[in-house]
Amino acid sequence: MTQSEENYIKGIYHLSQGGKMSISTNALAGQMETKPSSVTDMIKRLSEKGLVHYKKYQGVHLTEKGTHQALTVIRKHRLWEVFLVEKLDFTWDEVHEVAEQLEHIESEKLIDRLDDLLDNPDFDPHGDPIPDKQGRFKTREKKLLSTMPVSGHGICVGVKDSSSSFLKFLDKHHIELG
Amino acid sequence: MTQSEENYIKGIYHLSQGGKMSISTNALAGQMETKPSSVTDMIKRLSEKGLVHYKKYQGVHLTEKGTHQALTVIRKHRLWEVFLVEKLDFTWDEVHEVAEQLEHIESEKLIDRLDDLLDNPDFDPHGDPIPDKQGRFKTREKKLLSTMPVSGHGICVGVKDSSSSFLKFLDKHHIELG
DNA sequence: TTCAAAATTTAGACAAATCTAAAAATATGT
DNA sequence: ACATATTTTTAGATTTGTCTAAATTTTGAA
Repeated sequence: MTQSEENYIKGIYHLSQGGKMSISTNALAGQMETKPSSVTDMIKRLSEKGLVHYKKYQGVHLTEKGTHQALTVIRKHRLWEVFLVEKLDFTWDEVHEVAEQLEHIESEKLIDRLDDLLDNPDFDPHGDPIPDKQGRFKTREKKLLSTMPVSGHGICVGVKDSSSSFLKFLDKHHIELG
Repeated sequence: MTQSEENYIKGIYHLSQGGKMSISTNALAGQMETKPSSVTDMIKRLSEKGLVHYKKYQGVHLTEKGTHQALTVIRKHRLWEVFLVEKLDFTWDEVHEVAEQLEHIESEKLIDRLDDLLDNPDFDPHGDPIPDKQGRFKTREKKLLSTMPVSGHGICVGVKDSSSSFLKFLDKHHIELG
């Protein structure tokens, strides 16, 4: 898989998390910050490689193989994020961009060893679950802060928006994981 | 710089270490494991970017800017090699391939922090010097083992051939750095 | 010194990933 | 139901990096 293909697979996976069966060309173009025509081209390539199911005008969804690939890339991305925060003292708003690059490094041994070095973490610095080698990951009961009752109690376990600006906003108000 | 451009710059730098002023198209094609015509194309691009001096049929050599870029990539490559050996328990014959990928990650902060994490090493797992941020590096007096007198004394400080097969051969005969 | 061999460059083609503009298919509102 | 708006696809172009084959330049040997 090329880096671009990996990025598309990941994009489709993320859009599918909303429970969507089929992802539209336009939605994917939005996610990938590219043009719908480019998406159509790429989808055809992915379809030929058996990573997605695609019928013209009907949208796209990942095959089992594609889902597995997506989870592998996400595993790598999130492990690198943990590494950057735990070992190199990056802050949680700095890690995404670098992890976007590191996630494409090809070496199973590298990732397995990194996983061990970090003591096999279950969640990344934004509270998102890290899939294991088989693609399994822990889920947690989560409620949006906006749906919590006034004077209610809870523990911050993740952020929905992991943009640098929002994370800095949280820092300013001393909100952090845990 | 693209990854391919970085690889060419690095290739030119390595060939220049033999004391060569001007690197021939064929020599570079050999180093890069590509065709001379591809080299000519790439050299033109690098020349337009001010990374190399080039006159048709006259060979190529790095500009000051090009040399600096080469040293940056080499610094990254060798720091990652140290990381792989020291933190992830890779053996010295396993690191090259992965470091070839990691050297292209773009993040100055990442490299500086990695340098600190590794206690600012001066040499990589093959005994090659690691340039600092300014491109400076330590040199050491070295003699080829083949030029040493029988019963002479010395300390192994590096290998000339860092192919996996040769490094494994050294392991078998219990020859290692230091 | 001359001419063939070797090295280098050019020309033209291709694949990946993208774009714009135009065409085709689908969806929607009254 | 049907005309229009939206979505999606196609066609053709561009960039990067590569290739083969042909042309050109340099080198070196008789």
